Amino acid sequence: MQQFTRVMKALSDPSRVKIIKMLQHRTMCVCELQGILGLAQPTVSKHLRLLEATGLVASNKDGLWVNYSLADGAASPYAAALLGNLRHWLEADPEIRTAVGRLPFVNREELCRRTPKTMDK
Amino acid sequence: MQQFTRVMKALSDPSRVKIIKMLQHRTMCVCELQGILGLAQPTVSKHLRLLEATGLVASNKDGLWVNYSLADGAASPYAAALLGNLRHWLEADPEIRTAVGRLPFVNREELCRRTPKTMDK
DNA sequence: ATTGCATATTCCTTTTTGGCAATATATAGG
DNA sequence: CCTATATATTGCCAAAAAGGAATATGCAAT
Repeated sequence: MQQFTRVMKALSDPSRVKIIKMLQHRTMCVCELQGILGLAQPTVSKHLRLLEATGLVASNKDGLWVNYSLADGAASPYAAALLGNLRHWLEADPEIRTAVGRLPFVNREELCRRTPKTMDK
Repeated sequence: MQQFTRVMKALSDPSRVKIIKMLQHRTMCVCELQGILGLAQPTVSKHLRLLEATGLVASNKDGLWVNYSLADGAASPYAAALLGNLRHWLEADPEIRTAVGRLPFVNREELCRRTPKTMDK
């Protein structure tokens, strides 16, 4: 029961749904998600932790970066089913389209400097 | 988007999931649900209002009673899909089995007297 | 009309959740 | 070892949600 309700709760937040829909297109790191969602970094991290705990996304470290991707669904049948549905659901949603539309113009090297060297001290 | 997240949120509460699973077996009134769930009557009413608002259940008045049943899914494709999944999901869940198991022994005439005439004043 | 009863609504309290600032952790490069 | 940086964790606040007591509503029968 809790395995099911946790998946439902994870998908009841718009930001988390946006994350899922973006990860359908490609693997992303925290700072890229942060840039598109317009949320603070700890907030994004927390969302990702929840999504990972419910078996919806998976993470894999690569040096300083952590790459998040969609889970394979082995951890939870409910997560697997919903990930399947979400592959076609919300494709036409305005918020989703906006977020996904920004995807091609975002890369970690540009986004992740919060205090760029180009800033005058 | 909100149509989707509302359905997810509705199904993220164990009591509401139990209601859905019981309604798969038969139409029920508020007091029957109250008896099995062990919740206060206003709480059950509130859950039902939420479930109805998301297109998961439907109600129909019959004199003093209000009969709640599963929605046909016309109101929301997400509700329809999840109702379909829930037809087989959680069948083996202990909490669900307990609730559904009590179904045959519950009827509105017995349950709905909060101050039965048989009680000594 | 009045009473009785099933359900809905209105508060109110407690718990949960989303958000961020500040800080901690971990890794890469000097 | 020291610095820089991407992410995680902690602590806190405001908003939302679950729960129930009290009350209102609506229907039925006398």
